[in-house]
Amino acid sequence: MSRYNFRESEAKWQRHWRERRLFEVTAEPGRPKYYVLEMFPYPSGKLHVGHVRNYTMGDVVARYRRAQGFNVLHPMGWDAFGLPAENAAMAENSHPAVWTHENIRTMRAQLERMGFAYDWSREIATCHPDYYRHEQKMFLDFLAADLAYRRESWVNWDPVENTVLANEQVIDGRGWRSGAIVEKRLLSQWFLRITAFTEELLEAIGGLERWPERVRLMQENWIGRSDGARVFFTIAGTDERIEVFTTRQDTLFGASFLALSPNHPLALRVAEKDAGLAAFIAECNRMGTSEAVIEAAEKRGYATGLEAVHPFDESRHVPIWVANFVLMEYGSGAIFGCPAHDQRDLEFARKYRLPVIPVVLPLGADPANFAIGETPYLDDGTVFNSAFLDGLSVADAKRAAAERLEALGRGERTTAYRLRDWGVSRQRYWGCPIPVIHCESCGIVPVPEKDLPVTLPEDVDFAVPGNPLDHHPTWKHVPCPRCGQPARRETDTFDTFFESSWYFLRFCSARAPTAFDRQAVDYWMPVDQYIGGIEHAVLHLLYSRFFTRALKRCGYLDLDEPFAGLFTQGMVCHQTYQSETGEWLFPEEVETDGAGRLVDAAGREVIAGRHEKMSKSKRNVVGLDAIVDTYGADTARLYLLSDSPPERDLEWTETGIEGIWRYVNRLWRLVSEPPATLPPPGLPIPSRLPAEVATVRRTNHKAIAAVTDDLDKFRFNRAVARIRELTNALDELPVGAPGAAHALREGLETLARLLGPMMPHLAEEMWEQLGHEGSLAEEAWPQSDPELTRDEQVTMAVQVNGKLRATLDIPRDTASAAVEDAALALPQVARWLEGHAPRKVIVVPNRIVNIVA
RNA sequence: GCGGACGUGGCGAAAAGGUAGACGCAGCAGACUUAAAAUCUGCUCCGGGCAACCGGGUGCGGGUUCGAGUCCCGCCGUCCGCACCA
Repeated sequence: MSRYNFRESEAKWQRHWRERRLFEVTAEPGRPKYYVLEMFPYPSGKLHVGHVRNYTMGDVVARYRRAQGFNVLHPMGWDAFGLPAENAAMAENSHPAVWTHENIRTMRAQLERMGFAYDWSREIATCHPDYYRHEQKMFLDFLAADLAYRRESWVNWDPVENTVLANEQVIDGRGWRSGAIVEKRLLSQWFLRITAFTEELLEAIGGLERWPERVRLMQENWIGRSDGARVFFTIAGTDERIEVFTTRQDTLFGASFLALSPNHPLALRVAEKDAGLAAFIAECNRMGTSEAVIEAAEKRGYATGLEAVHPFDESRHVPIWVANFVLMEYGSGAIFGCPAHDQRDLEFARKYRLPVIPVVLPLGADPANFAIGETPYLDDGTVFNSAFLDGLSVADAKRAAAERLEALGRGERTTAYRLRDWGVSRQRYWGCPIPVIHCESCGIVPVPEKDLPVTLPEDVDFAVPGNPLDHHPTWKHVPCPRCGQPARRETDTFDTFFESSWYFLRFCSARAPTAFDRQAVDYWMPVDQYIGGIEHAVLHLLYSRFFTRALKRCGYLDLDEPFAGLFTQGMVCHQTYQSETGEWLFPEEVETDGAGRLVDAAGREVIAGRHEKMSKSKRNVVGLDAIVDTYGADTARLYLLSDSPPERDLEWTETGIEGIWRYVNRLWRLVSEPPATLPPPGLPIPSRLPAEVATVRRTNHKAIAAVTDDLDKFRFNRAVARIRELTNALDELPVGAPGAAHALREGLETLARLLGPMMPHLAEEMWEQLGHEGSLAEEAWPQSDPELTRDEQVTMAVQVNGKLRATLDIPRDTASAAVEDAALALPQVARWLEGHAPRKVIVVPNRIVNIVA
């Protein structure tokens, strides 16, 4: 009994594809294209099976579309800038570039072993000046188009690392690496004006039909549109106005205070003369931004002593407070408080004994007895206690109040968004230098295009905390391009999301001297199928959508949406194991002893934990190399496709992969030692076949139709099940029957073709065994013959009162009346009718008969 | 708090409103073998029955329908995203 020699076969076919450059493509205007892209990896060290699941799905799509005749672009590259390289450099006393390139080498070799159909001639690494020089140019164009700007902004500052931290890097108020308490600091930073496209980005989500609903919702929430009004309150005794944003202008008569953010300009001004307020503001700024801190934080405020004049009633004054729960970044940094109809305002009012004035009456409630207790009233009702708004519904009152504000010049309707401009400055070395120069006399001067790229210096020292570019002895000192006086370079680098916001464009013409060749982009873009993790649902995908629009505005291309189709795949999980002392164990360190208990190598008991996403820290990872060494790439690929729907998490199990390995060998035996002598390829199949053989042919053609449909809809697990059904059917073929050998050949060829995108090496090997010349990768996708998928005989379910009582084998498309007669004639049916005539009979052709007694 | 997704055998799962559990994993029994591995065959939702068969069954409670895992209403649970967002 022979075993499939995947080692030999996989190397052989990989060589075959490489030598013939089968997957290198060029734009062919007029020929239908298909651009398949998997989110490119950060070269962190080694590929894990989670990566491979992602790339396998992409490879199935790429090979399938190719077989369908599309000109398929399927590239791969490296998102190569980022903090881990710097951390590794510090830890290993190496250089980020060295570490990164080593990882790329390792990971590329791993990808090659998997047999993915990439056009390697388009490989890119974003840390290469040939890549990042183009984004420096883009930045200068954005600057000229007012899509990039510099401003002071509050940032999370790690005082030990001497750098800005992203919100995600602040854990419980501390730096994720240093553990130092994070401070808020006002820092001058570069921003990209994503808010110039807010409404466009929001509106266009509706057109992203081939995106998961979930991702579209997440982006909508992230942009966070809310319609309301800005309202101007005058500070009593002055002409000065305070602007407030609200969505509830209908409740203005319920206002009992104004609250300013601690960083509101007015608050800061008052604090100059009010030491108590200054101390309060300082305390607010020290407070962490983490979820836990906010959850536990009490509403706290400080009365400024100032009062504001009510816009609808000048005789009414409300106190102005500074409150810790008002965000400077949202709306105008100031709110009016209506405790009766807002949870936070109510908490605040109760604490500081401010009035609670209900102005919306629930339907049917008695205005004389209605009072607010523990909870505010948030639903619709009738407005009261509100002068000209009395009697209106909430919606009508919103409109009426807004109109009155506009007429009085004390406010106007407006829309606020949660989305903020994208801060791109990082005080880091291993990133793309921001191409500007700071000059004492000329201010900010863009680096002239002829001086691009601004490259990173190689001789850097990571021993000193902070930004190595900043403390490099010479790098930042340059003459001002405008006046020639000594000036200094910007030492911040771009956020690494900058690189991933346009790499899909670079792939269209990866060696172009410009960022990309316009004709190549016009041909290949948009990406037809993008595949990646849900963790990028917002940031990367939103930034890329923005970038595409910004580049369009700067004349680079004519495209709004970069990704026509998006698929977010689930994670790969594995059971976790812990020793009795709580240390995490690798799966290969765990064995089963004679009594069936889990033990480690030394026989100590092991505790099996939850099934979780594979992570290095919990050691529940399986090494890709070990899997491929033991079972081969095809087995790993099929397992990743077969066990769970692709959008759901996949549980990696040893027994699961072994099951696939058994199947691989079964396929191999079926072609290398077929149960009947196969006729040579290309012979027509006899048209008259015994029923058992005809059935197998039907299964064959049904499998083609079903697998085609499943691949179109990303249902890989079902496609695998259909292919296995066909395999089972071929095993049951009566080999001695007339035409059986022909049907067997047809079935085996179908298996090879359908498996081609999933297990390309084995499929090629099968194809060759079946006597074909050349590569299966160049064969067309099989067509199912509709005539051959139709059953002649159907089994119909027969129900009495909705319960299954019998089945009926009957020729397909038998007339309903005849079906009814046949069903009523069944003894099982007669028994349940007990001699009564049926009241009603429903016949669904070829499916079911339901007899209502 | 707001928004969303999902609840089906021992496990991963499948079912255009039409025979629930395809396909696989694990398990049990058997064949081959001196033996094991590999391979092959059969069984495997629950309860009752020697059996044909009968009853029950898709988180819980209702509803629509000839017919509901699927549609509608109300609960319960799990997971995810956002969150002092005014």
